[in-house]
Amino acid sequence: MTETAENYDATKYERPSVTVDVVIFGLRSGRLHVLMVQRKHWPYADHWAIPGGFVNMDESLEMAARRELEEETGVHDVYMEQLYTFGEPGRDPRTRVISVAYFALIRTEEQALQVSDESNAVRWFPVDELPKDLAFDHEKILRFAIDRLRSKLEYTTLAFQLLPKEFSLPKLKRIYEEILGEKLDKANFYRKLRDSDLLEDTGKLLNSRGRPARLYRFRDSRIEGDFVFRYREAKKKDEG
Amino acid sequence: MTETAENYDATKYERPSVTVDVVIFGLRSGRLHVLMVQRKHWPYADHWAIPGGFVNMDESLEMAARRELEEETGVHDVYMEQLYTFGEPGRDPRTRVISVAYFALIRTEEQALQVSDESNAVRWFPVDELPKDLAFDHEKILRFAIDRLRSKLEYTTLAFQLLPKEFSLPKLKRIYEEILGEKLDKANFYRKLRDSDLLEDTGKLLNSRGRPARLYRFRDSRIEGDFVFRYREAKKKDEG
DNA sequence: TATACTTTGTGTCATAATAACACTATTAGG
DNA sequence: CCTAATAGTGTTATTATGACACAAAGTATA
Repeated sequence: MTETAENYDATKYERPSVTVDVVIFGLRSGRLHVLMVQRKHWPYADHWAIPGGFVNMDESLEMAARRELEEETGVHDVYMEQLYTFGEPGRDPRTRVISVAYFALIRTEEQALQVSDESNAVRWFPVDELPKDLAFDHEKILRFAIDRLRSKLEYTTLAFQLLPKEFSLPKLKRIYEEILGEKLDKANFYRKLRDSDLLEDTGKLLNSRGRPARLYRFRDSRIEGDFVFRYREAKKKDEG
Repeated sequence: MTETAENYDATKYERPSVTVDVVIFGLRSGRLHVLMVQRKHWPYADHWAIPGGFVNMDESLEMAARRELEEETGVHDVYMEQLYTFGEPGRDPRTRVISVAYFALIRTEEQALQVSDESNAVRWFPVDELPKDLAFDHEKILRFAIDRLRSKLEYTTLAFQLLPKEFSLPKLKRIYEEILGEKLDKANFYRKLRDSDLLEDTGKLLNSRGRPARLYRFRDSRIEGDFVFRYREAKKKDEG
C-alpha cells in the first residue's frame, strides 16, 4: 500500500462503493437453477438481478454476503465461497461500485423463499433459461459463476452441497450430468465413488418405480470445504 | 443490490477504501521468489509488504494493479490474474480497507527493479524465507498466493510465464519441482510435454556442463492465459 | 401369479495413462 | 581416452479409464 503518511487522512481520497453479490445455485426437479430478484427501483428497475447489496463498515465480506442473502431471500446456513471481484468503472450508473461476488449452493428442499421490500419478486431460473437484460453486469457474473461451478465439480465435492443429507447414487450422478451437460457411465461413476471412500451406506432404501436405490450419506467431515474428489485421481491415496 | 431509491445519494453511506495488492513471483537461480517492498511510514513502518495501493475512481482493478506494480517496482507487461479479495474489518488500522489481491508472474531476467519514493527498499525473497512480521495481513495473502500458484501449476501452463522465451526441458522441469516441492521423473515429464504439443524446437542448443540441452519455445498463442495442460490428461485430445 | 417394464447395481475387458527405472547420448575436463 | 555430468530415450508393470453386457429388485398390469 502506497499511502503511508503519518498524518493519514481517511477522507482524503474519493472512495468507491463496495457491494457483495451472491449467485445462488439450487436444484429443482433435477435441474440446476439460479435465484434472482426483480429490482423495484432505479437503476435497472424491473430488471432481474443477482441478490446483493452494500457492505457495512463493520462486517466482513462473507458476513455481508450472508446477510444480504438472508435479507433478500430468507436463505441461510448455506455453503458459500468467494467467486471474483468485479470493478470496471461504469458498471453501475450511480457511482463507482466494486462488487465482490460470491456463489452459494443450497439444498432447495430445505429453504423457503421470501420476498424483501427491495424487490418485486424472487424467482428460480434454470441456468439455461435466464431472463433477458439482467441488471448491471450480472450476466457476466452469472456466466462466471456457472463456469466456476462446472470446473470445480471436477475436483471437489461441491455437488454434494446441492443434495439432501441422504441421497442415492443415481441422484448424485444426475447432478453431475446436469451441471456438466454430458452423460456419465453408471458403472464407472459408481466405482469411482465406492473407491473414494467418501460415502457411507445408511442401510435405507428409497423406493421409486424400479429397483429401490440405496441411500448414502457423506462420511464425517469431508463434506465441508472442498475435499478433493477427482474424476482422475492424483497419486495413490493412503489408507486411514 | 439493495440500494434502489430514485433519489440515490452517493454520499449517503460511509465507504471503505479499496486497494489492490500484487504478489509478484519470479525465479532467481532456480528458486521461487516473491517481490516485497519495505514500508517507509505508518502503519507498519519498516515492515515488509506486498506492493499495492489505492484504486483510483476511473481505473479498473487490473489497471490499478498494473499501475501500482510499475510505480513501486518498475515491473510491467507481465502475466497477472486476480487472486482473492480480503476485507476483514480491522485488517488496516487506518480505516476499513478492502484489498483486491492479484498475483503476477515475471521473467526475472527481463525486469529491472527500481525503488519508489514510498518505500525504503524493494527486494526478492525466497518463498520459504519470508521476512517476519509482514505488514497487515500480507502473510495470509502470500500463503494464499503460493497455494494458488502451486495448484494451478497442475492444470495450466502458468509455469511457462516464469521462464524466458527460449528454455530447455530440464529448466522447465526444475521449475515444476521447485514450486511443487517434489522430484519429478525426467522421462515421464518429457514424454508428457512432447505429447502435449505445446512446445516447438528452436534447433538451438544450450551449453552447460554436460550434454547440451535442446532449446524450446512455446507454440503460438497457447502461452497466454491458462491453456489446459494437466499431469493427468482429461479425455483424449483432438488433433489440429 | 406370471410377465413385462423400469430402474439400480455389478462384472469384465481392451485401451490408455502413470510410475519406476534402466539405459543410451553428448558434451567438458583431465 | 577415461570419467563425470547432464540430457534424453525405451521398456515394462500397474493402475485408471471408457465402453458395454449383464444381473438384481422392485412396480405395474394382465
